[in-house]
Amino acid sequence: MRRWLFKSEPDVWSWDDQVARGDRGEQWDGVRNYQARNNMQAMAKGDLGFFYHSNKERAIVGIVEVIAEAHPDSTTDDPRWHCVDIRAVEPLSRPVTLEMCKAEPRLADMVLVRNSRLSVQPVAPEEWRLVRELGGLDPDG
DNA sequence: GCCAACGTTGGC
DNA sequence: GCCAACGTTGGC
Repeated sequence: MRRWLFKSEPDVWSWDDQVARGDRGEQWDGVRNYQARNNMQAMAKGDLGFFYHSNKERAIVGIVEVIAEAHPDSTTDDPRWHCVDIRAVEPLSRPVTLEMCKAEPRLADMVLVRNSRLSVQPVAPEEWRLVRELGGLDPDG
């Protein structure tokens, strides 16, 4: 199983919006960037991800699960763009801010730290454990 | 609100 | 195919 990070502007689509969708989940549409799309195409059902609020908040706030693999993005007729469906699994006990990630030497190579503009990114297993721990969850849970 | 980083577009 | 111009993202 692989781990990912999904970035969203909370004004547009927030963790609360995601939670409100329940287990039906929601398609992660609107991605118009090849790298982000390629990451989604590499996802398998059951993969997990972090849900990150960009802009004002700048923090990882929850855990999501991929419930449908890449399929055409219904918000465009352009066949290049695909999206996956995700559902909210659980919130972090406390948000893990970008500032905390930058301050943690073991997260120095995290894509979130290195490339702030990529909206769908891979997360390494050690990074996953550490962020969970910083967020007050069982790192292996 | 500013601007750096990055991606895309289009002229040549 | 190169690169300048432009647009967008997102941290600060």
